[in-house]
Amino acid sequence: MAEAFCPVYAALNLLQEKWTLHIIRALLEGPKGFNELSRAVGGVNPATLSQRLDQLVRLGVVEKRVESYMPPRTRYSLTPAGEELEEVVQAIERWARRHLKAPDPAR
Amino acid sequence: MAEAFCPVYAALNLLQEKWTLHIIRALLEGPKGFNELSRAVGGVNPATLSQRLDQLVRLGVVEKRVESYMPPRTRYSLTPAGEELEEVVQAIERWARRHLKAPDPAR
DNA sequence: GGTAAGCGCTTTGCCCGGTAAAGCGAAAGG
DNA sequence: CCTTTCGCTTTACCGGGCAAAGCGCTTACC
Repeated sequence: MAEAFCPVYAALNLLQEKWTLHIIRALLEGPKGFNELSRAVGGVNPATLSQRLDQLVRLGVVEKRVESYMPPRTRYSLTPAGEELEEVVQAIERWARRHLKAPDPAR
Repeated sequence: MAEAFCPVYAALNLLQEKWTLHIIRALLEGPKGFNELSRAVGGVNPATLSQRLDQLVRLGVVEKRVESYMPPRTRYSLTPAGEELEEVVQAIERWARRHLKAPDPAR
């Protein structure tokens, strides 16, 4: 018998996936296209981005809308559930501004 | 010329490192020894755990106290800065309980 | 006295997930 | 024309997280 499913554990696992938090933060600014999102996140590679987006769509956090195939135009936006992650991102932002300084370049 | 250091970007990078959030959550329950922490986190391998802890100590989020060498006894605890991450973890917990259900086992 | 278990890790391979780079088919702008 | 942009996919690579074993030592049990 499997051990009980813990939503918190699952959430931590989701949010610790590389780039997930960055993607959500970027989408909190508003819907974006694929490359636009990629630029907003900064440094993510398209394969990973597309994989993460699929995952987030499956989980109901992100919504993908294809507006036209040719020329390609796609919009990624947060679902209501995704929007609610703003609290999390804001908590991180507050903490970061209080506690993270530029790292000593001399190492 | 380097682009400006963004504390929020840095925080997201820190918190998306595998196991970091789990470690912090476990330490919010109180100080723990290495193996105790490992068990609380669940599934992390000791090499990774030790590396993450080093990192968190360097960043001033976690404090390591060696109480005795033999028998070995070490305590890891959150610094005040680390404690303040409770807001983040709580935001995640709230979100998780609202939005994450057990995944459909039939796929 | 033997021996098993616990402590806090480190070391040793291995393997998979994230990586850079290239590309594609169509449209739009210089 | 030629480049750029769009939204990706494909390919091949490399490093980080992985399981497993081990170490030096103490404590607990039989």
